[in-house]
Amino acid sequence: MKEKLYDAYSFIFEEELLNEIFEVGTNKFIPAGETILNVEEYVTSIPLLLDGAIKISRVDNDGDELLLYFLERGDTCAVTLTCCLERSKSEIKAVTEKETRLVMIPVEKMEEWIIKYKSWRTFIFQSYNLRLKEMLDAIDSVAFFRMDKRLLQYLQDKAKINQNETLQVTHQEIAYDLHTSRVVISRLLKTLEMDGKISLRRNSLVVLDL
Amino acid sequence: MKEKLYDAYSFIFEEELLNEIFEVGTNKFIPAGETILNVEEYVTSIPLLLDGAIKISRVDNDGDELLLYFLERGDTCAVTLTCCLERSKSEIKAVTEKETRLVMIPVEKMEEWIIKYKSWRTFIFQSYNLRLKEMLDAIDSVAFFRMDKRLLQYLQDKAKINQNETLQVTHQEIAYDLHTSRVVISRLLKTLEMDGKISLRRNSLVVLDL
DNA sequence: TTCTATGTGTAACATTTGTTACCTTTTAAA
DNA sequence: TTTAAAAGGTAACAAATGTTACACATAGAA
Repeated sequence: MKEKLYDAYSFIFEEELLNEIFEVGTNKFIPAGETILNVEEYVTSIPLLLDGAIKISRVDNDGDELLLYFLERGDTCAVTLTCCLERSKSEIKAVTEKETRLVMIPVEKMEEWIIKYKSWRTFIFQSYNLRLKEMLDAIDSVAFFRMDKRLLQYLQDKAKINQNETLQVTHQEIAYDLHTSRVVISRLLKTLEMDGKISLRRNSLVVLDL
Repeated sequence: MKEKLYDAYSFIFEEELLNEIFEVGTNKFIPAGETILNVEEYVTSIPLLLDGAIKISRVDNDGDELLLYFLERGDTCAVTLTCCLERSKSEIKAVTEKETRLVMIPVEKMEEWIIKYKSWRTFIFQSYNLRLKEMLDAIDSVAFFRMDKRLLQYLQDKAKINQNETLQVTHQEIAYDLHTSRVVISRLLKTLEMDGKISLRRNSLVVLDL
């Protein structure tokens, strides 16, 4: 774990802080496709991603879903920070997009390190800032773009995150992420294929226009 | 100004911090309806609202707008914090909803106070958390609700912010805030009136269902 | 008063998205 | 091998939203 931690964070944190993280952090390894946090659950520690990717989705009271953004190596989740600090229930869902390695930091350390380490302070603020920007992007997507554009953007993002132009995904799964119906996705995927932007398989598709 | 500052912040900040704010802060008074920050502009100080209300909207490259949330007494703007800290251009627009009194804090003080005052730390984190929540609400609104529901919610929010069930607003202005067309708003307002939820005038309307 | 800009009402139609239904194909379990 | 479940294709239609066009009302300027 120490090696992975250094890989992902030695450019950001000083030696002393890295050691503290190594001491108090709990190492976790999670296979792909697992729900690591669901709505209405409580969180008491902050994840630092060492490797992999996590999909963060908004879930409303009726169970309606919408993909917000992905977390990657070197990221932490600002919405989780919110939940930790306010001891409130989660309003989002986190699912591993790939197999993921992370370190969980107890929330008490968060405040302590804010005072102690400038680099931690910077990291936390940058995280908030980055998440706010991702939220704005999510808002742009639903508010300003139509489904065909959102879909292509989604496929391109997903290919990038997975570092693979072939996506193992069903039409229904895409529909959940974009908050629409399977039929709509099938229809639009077909036109994307006819435009030469993607190539369709069963249970997977290839993004040609990256 | 000192009185207003104490009114709005003495429950949150300690005496010493209040004095510092009073020393380094610039007092500003802005009439209603003024654009105090536009997209592509730079920000170098953080606003603390003493009184009034500010409307924060997302604006994309094509000039499309969408209302995100309102700031009120005791609030600060997390997106502005982002811009300050990263020295990046604003991606939002801020317009005074009412006449507004605020104190501008130079961004350097922000980091200084984070270490010095626990209450400031708490305030900044609460601001980020509150803004993230408001963003989620904005996403819910556009992603999960249809225009009729969004419209009614908008009118109710606006009445609450203005502490007045009579809103001085044109259909076109509402259309900009909700990112739709004037015709759509006129149509939906008419059905809201027929349902007894509002009453329509020229240049204004009354929200009956608060 | 007349003129003009702005605000509002509404019809008619286009487009986008959502829904239902039913079919075929593929995969994997029995 | 048979069968059931899951995935995907597509037609037909419904609903929501967007667009264009035009009529009329009102307020304020000339």
